[in-house]
Amino acid sequence: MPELAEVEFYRKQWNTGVGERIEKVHVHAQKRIFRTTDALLLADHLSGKILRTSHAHGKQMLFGFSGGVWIGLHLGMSGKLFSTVNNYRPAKHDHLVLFNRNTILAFEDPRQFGAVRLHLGEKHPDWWTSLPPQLLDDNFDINYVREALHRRARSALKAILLDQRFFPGIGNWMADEILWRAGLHPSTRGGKLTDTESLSLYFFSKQVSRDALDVISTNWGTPPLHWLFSHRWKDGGICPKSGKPLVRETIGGRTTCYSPTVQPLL
DNA sequence: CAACCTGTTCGCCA
DNA sequence: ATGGCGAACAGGTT
Repeated sequence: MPELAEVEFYRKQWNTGVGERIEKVHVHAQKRIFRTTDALLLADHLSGKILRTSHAHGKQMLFGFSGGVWIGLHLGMSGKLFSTVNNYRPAKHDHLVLFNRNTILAFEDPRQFGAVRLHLGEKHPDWWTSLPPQLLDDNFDINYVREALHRRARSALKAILLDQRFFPGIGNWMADEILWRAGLHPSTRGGKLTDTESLSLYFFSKQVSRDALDVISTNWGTPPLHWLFSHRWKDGGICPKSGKPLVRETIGGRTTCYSPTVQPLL
């Protein structure tokens, strides 16, 4: 599930553990989320540490612990973070569970496309500090979007929006929502956009990010019916703008939903 | 049973 | 050399 706002929602689920000492660590060391990390080493470093900080950046998360221990998490396709009572018995897909005095913090991920990494040091890891600007940063401006469109001039807009090097946090549903609001066909090549259309892509990228965070990141509310989101997975879904049927096809390697009359191909 | 999935990376090919 | 595309990853859901 997780895109920008869902990642932020899950990040907060571990807030109950801030300031708490980790008394025990449970890992499924052989699982794929540990493919780039030694799970037992990670568990060893986390034991006895105190969770201090957490951040989300696009789909990436970073948790900072006492003693210069950092954990990077990516939720992949099916990852979730949650917190519950301390006598919880870890389930089949709870691959990383931190036990505090009264609560536990868990990372569950059935499909294991997510990832965990360990960093030791006083500063944030390099991979974190070198991430591209967040969509709601001032640095993510119209010139930045124009540059992205220029660099991927021959790619479909859908593929460009999904490129985490340029649009960190955008996933499948947000990309479709942005293009629909901007009135741009997902197959349009990046290099074809006029200045006005580039501005529209920029504007709605920020707007959809804000809207998604407003609705999802705190209480995981239901998105309103006037968003494409509410119609895009239903067979026979109707476009809330045109009243005509939505279309689904594979664009940029992903199932894409759009409204042909609202989003003409350039 | 088969198809599909809110993500990323790899190898192949142009 | 770059860049796009399909496959692969692994399990759940429809």
